[in-house]
Amino acid sequence: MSSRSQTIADILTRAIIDHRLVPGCKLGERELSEIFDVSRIVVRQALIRLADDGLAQIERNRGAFVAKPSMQEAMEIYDALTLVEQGVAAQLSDRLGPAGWAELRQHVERQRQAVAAGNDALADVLGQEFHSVFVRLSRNKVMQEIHAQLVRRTTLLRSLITADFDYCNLLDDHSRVVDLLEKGRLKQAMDLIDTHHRAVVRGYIMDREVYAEMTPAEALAPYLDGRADSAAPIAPRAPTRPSGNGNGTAHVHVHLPKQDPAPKSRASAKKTNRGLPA
Amino acid sequence: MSSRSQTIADILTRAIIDHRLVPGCKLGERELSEIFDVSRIVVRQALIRLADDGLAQIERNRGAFVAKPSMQEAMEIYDALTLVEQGVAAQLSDRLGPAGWAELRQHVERQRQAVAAGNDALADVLGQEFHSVFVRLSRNKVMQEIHAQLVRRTTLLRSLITADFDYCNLLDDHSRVVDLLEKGRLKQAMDLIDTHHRAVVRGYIMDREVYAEMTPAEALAPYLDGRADSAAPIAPRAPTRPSGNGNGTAHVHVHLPKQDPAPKSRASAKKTNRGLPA
DNA sequence: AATCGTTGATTGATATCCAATCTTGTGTTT
DNA sequence: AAACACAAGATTGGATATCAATCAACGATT
Repeated sequence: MSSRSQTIADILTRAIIDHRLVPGCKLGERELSEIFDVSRIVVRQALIRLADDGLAQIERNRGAFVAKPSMQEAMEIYDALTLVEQGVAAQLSDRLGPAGWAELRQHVERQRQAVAAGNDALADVLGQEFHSVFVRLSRNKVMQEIHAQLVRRTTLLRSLITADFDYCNLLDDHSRVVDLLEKGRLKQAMDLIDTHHRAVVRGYIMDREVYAEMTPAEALAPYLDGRADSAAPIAPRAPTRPSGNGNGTAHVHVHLPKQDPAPKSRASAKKTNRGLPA
Repeated sequence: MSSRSQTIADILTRAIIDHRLVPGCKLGERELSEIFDVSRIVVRQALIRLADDGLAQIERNRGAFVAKPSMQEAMEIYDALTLVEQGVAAQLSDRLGPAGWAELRQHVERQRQAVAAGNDALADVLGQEFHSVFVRLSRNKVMQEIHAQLVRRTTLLRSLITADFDYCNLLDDHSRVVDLLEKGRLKQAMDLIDTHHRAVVRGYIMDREVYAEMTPAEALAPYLDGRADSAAPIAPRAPTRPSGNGNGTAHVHVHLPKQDPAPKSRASAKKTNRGLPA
C-alpha cells in the first residue's frame, strides 16, 4: 500500500487522462478532501505530486487547477516526445531481438483488428499504447518514466483541441515504423516518427476555452467506490459513437446532455465535432 | 514567493547536488523540521517533491532517504542523458544561428581559462553547465527540465563512485562537439556525445558504501542563515585535485573514522549537537 | 548464543486553529 | 448607469496537538 496521497494523485491523474477533469478545472482542497474523505493535507500532497508531473498548476493563494498548456508548450511536448522516440528507435534498430519485433508487430495487429471490428475506443487506446510498448523495449526504466510523463501531458492537450486527423494513417505509421526499423532503415524510420507526431500536432486547433461538463465530484465518482479502477476506464472518454468510417474524431469531447443545471454552465461552448459524421 | 515546501525542497536539492547530503542519508521529518524551523508537514511536502524528482526515496513507515541509485539505474540515467543530448544535437545542427554557436564557444573558452588558471572547482562546474547551455539552446523548456532532472540525478552518482578520468579530455570533447556540429557532421558529433558519456560511466566504479560525514544539521547550515545561497556552493564538494596520476579519486567521499556505530552510544542517535550551527 | 516480547521512536494521518490573500458583493461616487 | 472603493466571506498556506500503526532497537528468556 502506498501512501494515501499517492493513491489520490493516481486517481486524479487517471481522471485527467480520461478527460473527466479538463484543463483549467479548479481542484479545490476542501472539495476534494470531502470527495475522497481525507484531510485537506493529504489532498495538498496529492496536488503537489500532480503539479510535479505537469498535470496541475498551483497558484499561490489561489489553489490548484488542471494544467492548461499553451500552444507553445504543446509543441514543446511533442518535440520532446519526438526526440525521445527517435532516440529509442535508434537504439532499438541496433539492439532489439526477434522477440521484440514480434511484440511490436503483435501490438500493431491487435490495433488493426480493433479498427476492423469498429471498436474505435479500443483502437484509440492501443494506438497510444504502441508508443509506450515501443519505449519499454528499450529496457530503460528512466527513459520509460520520462516518456510516460510526456504522454500523460499530451492527453491534456487533447482536451484543448479539436482533433481532425485520420487514425488509419496513424496506424499505418506504426506498422511502417516497425518495418523500417527492422530493415535497418533508421533514418527513414526517424523521419516517419517526426512526420507522425507533426501530423498529430497539425491536426490540432487550439480552441479558446474548455468548460467542465461536470463537477469534480461527478467526474471522480467512478473511481471511488469499491475498487479504484472498476468502472469507467474508457467509458468516460468521448462517448465514441462508433461510426463506421475512418475519420471519426475519437478524441473529441462531446457535450453530454447535462443533468446538472449549474447556472454558470455555458455548456454550449464550441468543440464543434469537426468531421464527425452524424 | 513560492511555497515554503518548495523552498525547502530547493535547499535540499542544492545540498544533495553539493554532496553535502550523500545517498542513503536519512532525512528525518522531525530533524528537518527543527533545522528549518517549520512543521513536519511542510517537510513532508518537500520530501515528496524530492522523491518525484528522483533525488529521494520514501519508504513507507520508514521515512525518506537520499536516493541511492543502483549501477543499473546509473547506466540508464546516462543512456537517457545521451539520448536527449544526441537529439538536441540533431536539432541544433539544423536550426542554431551564429549567436548560438558563439555562446557555446564562449562557454568552452571560459572553461578552458578556468582549467588554465588551475581553478579546478570552477572548471568542473562549467563543464557540467556546458550540457545545460547546450540543451537550453534548443529553446524547449520541457526538454530543458527533463535534462536538468537527469543531470541532477547524475550528481547523485558522483557521490557513489570513484571518478577516474581526465577532465581535459572531457573539455576537448565539448569543443569538438561544437566544431563537428557547426560543420554539419552530425553523425560524428552524436558518436562523440555517446563516447563522452561512456567515458564518464567507465570511469565510475561503484563503491560499496558511503557514510555521511556530517549530520543533516551540519550539512544544511550554510544554506540557512541570511541568504539561502551565500555559502558553500562548491566548497563542500570533493577536494578536486586532478593530480597527475590517473587515479586521483576526485569525487570520492572518503570514509572518515566516524564515531558512529558505537554500539552503546545512543548519543549518536540523539544527534548530539543537533541544530545550533553556531 | 539465539529467539521472542516489550518499549521507544518515527511515520501517516486527522482535526482544529490562525494569518494572509483572493474573491465577491455591496455601496458610494462620478 | 458605470466605475471605483471597501467590507465580508471564502480559500489557501501553515502551525500545533493528537492518535494509531509500524519499525527498530533493546532486554529478557530459553
